[in-house]
Amino acid sequence: MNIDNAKSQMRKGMLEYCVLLLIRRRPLYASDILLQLKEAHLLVVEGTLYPLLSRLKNDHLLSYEWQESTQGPPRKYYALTADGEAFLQGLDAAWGEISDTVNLLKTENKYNL
Amino acid sequence: MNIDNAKSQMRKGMLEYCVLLLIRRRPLYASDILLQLKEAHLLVVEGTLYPLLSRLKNDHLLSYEWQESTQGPPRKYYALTADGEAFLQGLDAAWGEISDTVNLLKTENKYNL
DNA sequence: TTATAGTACTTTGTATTGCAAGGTACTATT
DNA sequence: AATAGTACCTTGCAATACAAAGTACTATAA
Repeated sequence: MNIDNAKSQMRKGMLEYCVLLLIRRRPLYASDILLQLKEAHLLVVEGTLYPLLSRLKNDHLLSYEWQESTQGPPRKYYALTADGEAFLQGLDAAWGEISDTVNLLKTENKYNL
Repeated sequence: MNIDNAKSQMRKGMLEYCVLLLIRRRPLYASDILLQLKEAHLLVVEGTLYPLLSRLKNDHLLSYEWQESTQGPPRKYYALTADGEAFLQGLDAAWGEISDTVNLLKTENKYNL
């Protein structure tokens, strides 16, 4: 058991939420997402992201369009579907609940030692 | 894909953290923990908690003592070890980072639509 | 025009872990 | 004894992050 593994476990479940949050801003392709997650200190690798995008697409939460690139092969730009937007609102609520709960447990801890 | 599954995924990783937070307050046995998590709206079942406690014990983050009960079989009361306290501080930091990151992505989202 | 490098997408195998379901064992009550 | 209640544990399955390897297209350079 090391702290890195624990942090990785914490990121699980958040990733899906964070990816959807990023795509809600504007359509993105995989390398965009990898870069932005890296800037946000949520490290992810290709082997994690591509299957995640495929899952979200298969569940009709994301759609994609191929777009030409001036610097290489074409790119799949992902965007939220209507289902995806509704789902993301559900995740917003879930995140609010969970973060409230954790913060409550932390706070109680301070005063009840 | 349903919202319950996504919420369950979000809870993953948090569970370990929440269980350690509860035990830091005072030694607890499994049913105590299940009850308190239920009160905090973090539903967990026996089949999840017992293996988790065993893992944490095997990693020397928790120790336990058997204590007699007046109302049934003896109970295993778990407590944090010194390693466990250090580990929990690491999780506090990890939680801070991750929740800051998610909240940042949510906020940026509001202003950059 | 072929070779190399760069970019982008995908797949495979493994490890972790939450969960449902079932099992063992001890205590108390009838 | 027999039953109910409490407590702990195990097994099998599913979801998913990750490492690593693979495919394919484009651009640049010999």
